[in-house]
Amino acid sequence: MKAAVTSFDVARLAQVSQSAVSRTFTPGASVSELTKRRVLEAARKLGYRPNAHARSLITKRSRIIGLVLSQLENLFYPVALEKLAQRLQRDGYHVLLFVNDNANADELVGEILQYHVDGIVLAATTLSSGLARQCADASIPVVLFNRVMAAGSGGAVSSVRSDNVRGGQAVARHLVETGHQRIAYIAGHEESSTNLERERGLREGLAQHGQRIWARGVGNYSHAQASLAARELFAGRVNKPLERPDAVFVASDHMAFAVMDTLRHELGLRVPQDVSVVGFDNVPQAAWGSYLLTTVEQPVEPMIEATVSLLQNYLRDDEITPSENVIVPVQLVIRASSGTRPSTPQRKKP
Amino acid sequence: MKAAVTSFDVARLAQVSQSAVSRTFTPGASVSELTKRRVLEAARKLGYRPNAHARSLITKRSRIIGLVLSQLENLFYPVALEKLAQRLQRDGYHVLLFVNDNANADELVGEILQYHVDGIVLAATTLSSGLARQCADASIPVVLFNRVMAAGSGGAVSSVRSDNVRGGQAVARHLVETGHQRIAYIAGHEESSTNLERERGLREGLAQHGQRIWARGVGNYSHAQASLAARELFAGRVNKPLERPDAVFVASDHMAFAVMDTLRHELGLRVPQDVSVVGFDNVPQAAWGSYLLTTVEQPVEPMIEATVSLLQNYLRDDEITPSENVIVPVQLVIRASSGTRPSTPQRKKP
DNA sequence: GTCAAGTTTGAATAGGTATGCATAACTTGC
DNA sequence: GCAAGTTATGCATACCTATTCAAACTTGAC
Repeated sequence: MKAAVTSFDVARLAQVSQSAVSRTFTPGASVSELTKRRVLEAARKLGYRPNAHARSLITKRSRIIGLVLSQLENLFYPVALEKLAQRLQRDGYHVLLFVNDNANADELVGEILQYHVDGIVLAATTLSSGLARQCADASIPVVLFNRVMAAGSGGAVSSVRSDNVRGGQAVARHLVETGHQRIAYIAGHEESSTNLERERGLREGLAQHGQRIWARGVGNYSHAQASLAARELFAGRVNKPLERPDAVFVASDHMAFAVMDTLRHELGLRVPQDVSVVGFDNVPQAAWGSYLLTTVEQPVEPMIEATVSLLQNYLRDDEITPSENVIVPVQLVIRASSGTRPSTPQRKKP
Repeated sequence: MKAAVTSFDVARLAQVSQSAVSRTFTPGASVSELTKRRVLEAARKLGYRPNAHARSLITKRSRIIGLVLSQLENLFYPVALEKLAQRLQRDGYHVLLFVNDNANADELVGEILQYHVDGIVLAATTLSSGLARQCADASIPVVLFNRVMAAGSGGAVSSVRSDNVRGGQAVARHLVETGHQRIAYIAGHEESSTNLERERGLREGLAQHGQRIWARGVGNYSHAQASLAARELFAGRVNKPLERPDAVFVASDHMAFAVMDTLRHELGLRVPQDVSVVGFDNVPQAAWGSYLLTTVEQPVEPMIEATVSLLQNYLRDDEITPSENVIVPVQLVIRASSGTRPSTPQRKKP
């Protein structure tokens, strides 16, 4: 085990003080061109890099952002993760990753705190109010990504999410305008804010046209459970066109794929001729030939941009930062999985 | 900005020395039950957590593993990432994540080194031999995940991969035994070890039955490019059954989905009746109703287990560790995307 | 050549923890 | 009750860098 090369080693080789070495690697510090060159030369020879731990110990800035994730199978999250990591890398920040399987987010955030991260991003997870306060005490900004905290949970936690309510409304309008009469909803996690808001949007949108949610299932954002929910929704009514839903709005694309596959390949129904399906997220797969899923786009780039901006505002001001809730507008992307419902249930559309 | 609470604060409140506080949080250190209780009580009151940076500064162990990733759209990687992060969390390690878009792995590893990570995992990326040596100098173990370094690149870099050659061979046998005569291959990145090995396996397997690769395209592990490759492979020959491939082996599931969609929804060919399609990876989507893709399973759990084991062996021995290349056995998973090729090209099979 | 203002430099210190060493407290066996 | 052995404790130090402060140096105008 070779001893690590320190700034003193570099200083000795370059015939300068350790301070000079430090200043060479500190942007904006006062060093002459000459010594800078000599230091860099010596550093290159020795393979020296400043020790990030020692540095953050003294600067009290780790340039690390803690990120808590789950549901990696739903492509929305990997794609967002990729964008976030790249965006932060550009600014010299790095992502310390935590995966939470069973909602033990509190425990994880505890571990995160040890690293004195400069910020925390929680995706698909919330935080107990106790821990939220603890983060505030340590003046570590917390941003919920694609989630919002239940009102009154306390703690100065910001959030970034898309306009789930408007999204749900847009779906309602689209389905009603294309002649659907029996619109079903398959929920994600019942208590999650995304699910509540999307369902509310759908309900409100339908109400404007004198309709209501005709049937309902729960998929908990899981592929398998969504399949199950679809099966139950159509159980015993596959051959009775007027007794089954003519459209299904699914709370996420990931579940919508399961629903489409179940309808088509298990129940023998055609999408969109027999049943229209609409999702939420617009993950890359939604554009694939097998699905061509009509869906509400959650614009990842703006959401990431908002997240980073929230974090950095905080880092700049440092002192006081009120919690802020950013809502990014959404857009309905109409593809082939939803069509005009034919009056004669048997006619086929090319 | 509240001042961070340190071990001295806890010590004062608990009426003990700073050493006692430290020992309380160091497993296996010598502390009496009584003082331990008092320290923990005080720590709880103050919300104290050991500062990971100070700790790793002195122990020379950061308990951080650097991970370089790309191709997050290919579900194989997010799923592996999830498993790896969880596995490491169990042992008290954490993942510092780096996303490399344009193969700039070297630069990224440079940044990683600043954090004095205990190990580096490179997925879908290789390392220049210079940087590999630098990691060896700093005695940081490097494990290539799902890749192997070109022979003679120097540096003590270990690797974990599945048995790509045997996988390719199994596909060849399967396709030949089910009567296929014109087997095409769609490659990933031409120079990547995964691609080279899978193609070699296919070639060797076909040779054993007196066949060879009938046609070939390149998809560079990208969805769009795989689509393009499929289109080119069948261009002008869609209606000439004997002049087009009767089977396509695609170097990854992610590309195979693109190929299937292109064949079915763009070229109007049936899978598997007109063309069989086989992939590689067995990502979750391969089991979905729209695809039911025959594929070679890369067993993620064993691969992760091997990766972690390599890292930990190194951490234990510390001094010398020869680079080691682990190959995990694979298994062909036969689903509906590949079938017996009918002698009369027109007959349909249920 | 002198002086003021500005720029570079090095010595010393802080930041929060783990640990070697020496001492103190306690246990055990008689 | 005491020696020997064991365990618990505290002091002081090291880990590696950024930064303050004062000293040394440079520059430019007079």
